[in-house]
Amino acid sequence: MADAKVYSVSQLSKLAGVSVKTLHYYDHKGLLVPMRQLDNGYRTYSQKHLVILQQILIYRALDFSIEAIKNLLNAKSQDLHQALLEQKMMLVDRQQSISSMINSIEATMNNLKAKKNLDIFFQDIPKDKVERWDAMTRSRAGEDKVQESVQNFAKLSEQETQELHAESLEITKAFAKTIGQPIDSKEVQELTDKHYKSINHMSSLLVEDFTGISFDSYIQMANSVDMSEMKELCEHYGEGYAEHARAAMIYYAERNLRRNK
Amino acid sequence: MADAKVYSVSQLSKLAGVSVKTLHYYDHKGLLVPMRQLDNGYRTYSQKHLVILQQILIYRALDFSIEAIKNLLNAKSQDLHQALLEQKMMLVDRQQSISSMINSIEATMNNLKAKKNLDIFFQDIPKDKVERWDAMTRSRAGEDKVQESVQNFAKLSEQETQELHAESLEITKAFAKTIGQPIDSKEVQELTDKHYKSINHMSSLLVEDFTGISFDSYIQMANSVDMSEMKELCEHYGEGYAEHARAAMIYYAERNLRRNK
DNA sequence: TTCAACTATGACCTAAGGTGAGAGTCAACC
DNA sequence: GGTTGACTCTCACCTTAGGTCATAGTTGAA
Repeated sequence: MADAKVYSVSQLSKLAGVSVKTLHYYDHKGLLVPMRQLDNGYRTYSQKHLVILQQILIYRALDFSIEAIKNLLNAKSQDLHQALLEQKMMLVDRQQSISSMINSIEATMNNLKAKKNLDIFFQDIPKDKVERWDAMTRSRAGEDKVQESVQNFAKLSEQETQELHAESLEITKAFAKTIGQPIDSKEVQELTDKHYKSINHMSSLLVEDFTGISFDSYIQMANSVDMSEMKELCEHYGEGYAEHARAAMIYYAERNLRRNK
Repeated sequence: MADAKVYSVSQLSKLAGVSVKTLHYYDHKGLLVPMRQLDNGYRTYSQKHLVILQQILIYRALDFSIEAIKNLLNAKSQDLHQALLEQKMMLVDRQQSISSMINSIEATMNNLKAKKNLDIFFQDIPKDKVERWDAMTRSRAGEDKVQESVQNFAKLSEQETQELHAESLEITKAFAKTIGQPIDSKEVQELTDKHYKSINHMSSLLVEDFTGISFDSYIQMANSVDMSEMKELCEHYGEGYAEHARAAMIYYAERNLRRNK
């Protein structure tokens, strides 16, 4: 009888690696009720209590609730099996919902990066003009289409974006200076060629399996430049920019089409 | 000015799909504070509130705390990026811990099944004897080894286990009846042969890449039968069973060894 | 006027303990 | 015997993100 080891709260807490308060709580909840043999009201735990506590901690680590653990400790193997199965299913559900949260976060971060890169592109154009153009594009092309092409900009690093923007700005500014010159002049056509190659370069970075912009597409693009809010955007670099650019681009594309025939 | 739409609590709650109490709570917490323009003290929400609320709900779905959301709503894109990154890392951690919980549950269920099958095997032997033998084996072979071979029994279905047990019990009982007979008698050797084939069959189900029990191993097995608690287990089927079995098994194995030479 | 529907606040509840207060207990040391 | 430090007890309040209930005031319609 002398070998019946008993533990005090703090002894058991150290042994099992839980706080004293946790033991109080388990007592309170009827999960692990100690003896109270001493007349000072102190809790005393036996070796058996230790074993049960360890079992409790295993279930706790498996994310069972206190109430569930209480049932599990008295459960038959069949109920136990069922409970484990249910808990596993719950955990699998949670895993899936966490997975989709992670996906959402990644999408959000992607979006954030894309928008940052777009800001770099439009940094030198007044915000109100950009906003008008943005709203127009969204309503004309549809949210989904816009969303999709915005996402493409997430593929670029900040450095790449800066470089692309610098390249494009350089061409645009040089082109603005040629407003008034004949569109078939050597300088204008050389700049148009630069522009064509530049947007090809950019598209190759943005679009997967990019195969090149056809001259027909380039003509379409040229025509769209003259559209209301788009025009306003272009005119920021000089009055008459939109028309000048449109004409130069079409001349460039048609000449190349003839040449290739 | 007349087009400035406002919503009451319940209108907003229906629009956004949250409870009125949630809106009260967000007000209380300073997350979404409505206007109180009417002198009846009623909350009124504007269109802007609706937009913010939707943003809040997105963050809530991503498992951000209220306090974190409050910061996010005022955050710059850099902070936002950082917060999203941290949240993602937290979720990845959680995912991992849930994964390991699921693994633990599967291991526990496996263990449960193994023990159930073992119970079927030992069902006709008094529990105290089984427990003594079990304790002995654990201390002699080590917990890990025992655990490993216990796990093997999880591979069996209940039906298979029943069948294997029936087969083994039949042989054992028949063999018990031959106690006293000479070990080189035809009946004893035929039963021994059955036993040899039976444990080969069983092992093939339990052990991966099983290649058969050698006659040398069979002799080792025979000798181990005479060990204290193991002996007690065997003697349950009849006095002198252990020695009789051991002699018969060794005779069987040695004769086969000679024959194969 | 009366009724239903809507709104407000406040108090208490959840799970699994954490934290602190105030008081009693124990063993050792002086 | 007194003191000190280490333990122990219970009680009450705190945490998250709201839910539930009670009580009371307000509004619009019949």
